[in-house]
Amino acid sequence: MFELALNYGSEPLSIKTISEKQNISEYYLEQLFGSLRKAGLVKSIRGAQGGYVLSRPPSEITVGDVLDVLEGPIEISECIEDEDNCSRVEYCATRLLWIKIRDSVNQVTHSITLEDMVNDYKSMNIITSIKRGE
Amino acid sequence: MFELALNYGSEPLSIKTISEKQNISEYYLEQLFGSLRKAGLVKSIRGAQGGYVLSRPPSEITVGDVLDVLEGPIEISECIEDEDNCSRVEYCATRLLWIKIRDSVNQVTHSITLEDMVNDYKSMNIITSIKRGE
DNA sequence: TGAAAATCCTATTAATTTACTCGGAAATAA
DNA sequence: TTATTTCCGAGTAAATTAATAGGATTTTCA
Repeated sequence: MFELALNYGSEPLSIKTISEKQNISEYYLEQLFGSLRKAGLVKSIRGAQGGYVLSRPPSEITVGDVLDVLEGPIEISECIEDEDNCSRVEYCATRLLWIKIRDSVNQVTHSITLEDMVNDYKSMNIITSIKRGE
Repeated sequence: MFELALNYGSEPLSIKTISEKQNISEYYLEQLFGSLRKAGLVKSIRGAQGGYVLSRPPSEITVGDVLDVLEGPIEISECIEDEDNCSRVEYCATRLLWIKIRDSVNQVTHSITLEDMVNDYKSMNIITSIKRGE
């Protein structure tokens, strides 16, 4: 998704290209992009010169959106989602803890967009160039 | 650890007792307490009427201390710890993301103490009593 | 002193998850 | 029409997690 964001506005990127740039297996990427497409985060263009593009601008896709699709929403503990399971009061102090951790992660992932990542990446490159004395 | 905190200042709690209160297998608890003891978070008293006690007050043990021992420190991605692995600049934007997530979780877990959990638990019980009209 | 109650220690196992592989069908551009 | 590419579903290997098991050691207490 980072590669698609970097490339946003240009031609579609094929799985083969992304696989090479990010060093992730083609077969595996295929699976991931299947899910991302069904979730509406990317659009696919089939056939030669096809590939994938983001279906929204990078500024409107958060890391959390992507993780929710690829890894599922965070499940720190069953008792958070499945409240009826939690019949035993002793657990409840723990439950509050899991909720705080989950919310904290969601807060981070859903506030960082692909655009942020691209910007971080670009400014990082500039700093690296300066350090090398360029 | 929550049970030990609830019981802090009184007699040692045996694995059998904790197993019953928290509905966790005795065998499994044994393993966990082995690690906790080696890490210095609990003291053991062997023999009849023995068991475990916290080696510091609940206010001085954070949830993060416990999780670091039982689950190991958070490893969101290898490239955070093992910086030399990360030779490819393309990864770096992602790396910053993993660091932010990790730090966020650590911030939560290392700021909540066992005492906090006990207090939450106790005030929760009071509220529950009130709701029941007691 | 001996039996019961505990921890201590190491090895094994079953279920689940994760990353990955594979083969072939369908769509499209050149 | 052929090469390129997505689409789809099934299968696999390694790692992790929670749990199990058995026996040795330590300590209390009657």
